[in-house]
Amino acid sequence: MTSSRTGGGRREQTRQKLFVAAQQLIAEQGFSATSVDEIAERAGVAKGTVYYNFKSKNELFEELLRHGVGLLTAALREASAAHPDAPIDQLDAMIREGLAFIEQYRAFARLLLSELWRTNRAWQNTLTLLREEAVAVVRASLDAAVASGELRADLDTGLVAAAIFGMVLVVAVDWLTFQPERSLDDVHAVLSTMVRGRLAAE
Amino acid sequence: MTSSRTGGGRREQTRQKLFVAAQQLIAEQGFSATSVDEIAERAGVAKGTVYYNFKSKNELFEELLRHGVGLLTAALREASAAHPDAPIDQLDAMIREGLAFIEQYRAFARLLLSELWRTNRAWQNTLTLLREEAVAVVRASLDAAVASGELRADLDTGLVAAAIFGMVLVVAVDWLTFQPERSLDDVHAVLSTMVRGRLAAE
DNA sequence: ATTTTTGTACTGACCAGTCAGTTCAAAAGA
DNA sequence: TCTTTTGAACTGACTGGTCAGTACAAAAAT
Repeated sequence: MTSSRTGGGRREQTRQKLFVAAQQLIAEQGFSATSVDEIAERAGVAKGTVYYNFKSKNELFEELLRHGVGLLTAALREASAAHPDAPIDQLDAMIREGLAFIEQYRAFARLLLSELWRTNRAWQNTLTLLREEAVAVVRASLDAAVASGELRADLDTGLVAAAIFGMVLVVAVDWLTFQPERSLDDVHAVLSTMVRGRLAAE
Repeated sequence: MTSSRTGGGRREQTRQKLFVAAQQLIAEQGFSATSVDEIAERAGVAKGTVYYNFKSKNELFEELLRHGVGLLTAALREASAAHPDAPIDQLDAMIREGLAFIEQYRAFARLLLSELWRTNRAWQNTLTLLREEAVAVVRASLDAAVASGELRADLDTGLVAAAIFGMVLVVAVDWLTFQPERSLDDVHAVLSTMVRGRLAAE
């Protein structure tokens, strides 16, 4: 799986190990409280290697953010594409996919939640763009659902998309942190119900 | 207003100034990235004063959390009490009150969002208890709404309460960060609609 | 042969927490 | 009334330690 021409596989492996280590430590302690020495140690790598692969601690973190959000948006787009002509099912599938992603990459989700709404940090611009990208995927389905008459026409889809994105993120992290005994299906059912508008008694 | 026997008023003022300064800086930069020197400077106070009033940087932050969450839960309880026999209206009022609180104390809300789901930090226990308190207020209304038949009986009120709490927090902060031109009423309308189950077309 | 990693040592900046000393308003004493 | 004392509140220089980033020669992998 790594024997191609330029031999870049080894380096990529090292970068992955560093991503995983940084992810865990920053989710636990926060960015500033996590030292480069710690990251290197947890990744089983020398400190010099960190600086051979990344320009700085900041850049390591920014690339980690791009990498993670890239995976997430790809997963959302895929879930959405699985239901071409049923916008509401798209939303449902994206919620499920979002929950599954967060379950798999808990540390990343926690760190995203901690950093996404912070101001005045070096990576704020990067993060804002990434958020835009993810929210746009959700919004597209909402717009389609409005167009097809499945959702009320007076909805502010930008606001609702941001709300759904944030809600899924925060509820999933809360679930994994404080109520890990719940199943993904339980959590999905609640969120799906809210989005479908079936909280009220029938 | 501050001339009573022991003269404790001055100290309280200093503590308030420190709370405000710490709140702003930690919301912007995070706890670890914020130095005690910075907090003291922004509060217009010498560094020694911080340590005269608080045992440590950690304790200053923990007391700040307790103080802020105390205000929030008090506001929620009050909103809830304003509609004694209408659980759904209680929820609605709490959402509005939550949004208003966050609008007023943006910095605190951001910091809460950043720290609430972090693991392995010194103040985790404090924060978990505070979260429990706030979620319990929401849950009480949900339980009442289920009992009165206004919400479906098969709802997991604990999960839904956590979801609503988290959703309001994250949507409010997202609103103030990325779409500040919206009005509180817009945001309230979206959240209220979701909770009332009216997202779907009529 | 070239890229990548290692390990150790180093630097300069920054930072939490301490402490000896200062300020000042109010109480006690004259 | 005027002086002295008290003590809570505050100050800011200082200390011991930590950390991001650098340097580089030797080793390992490709």
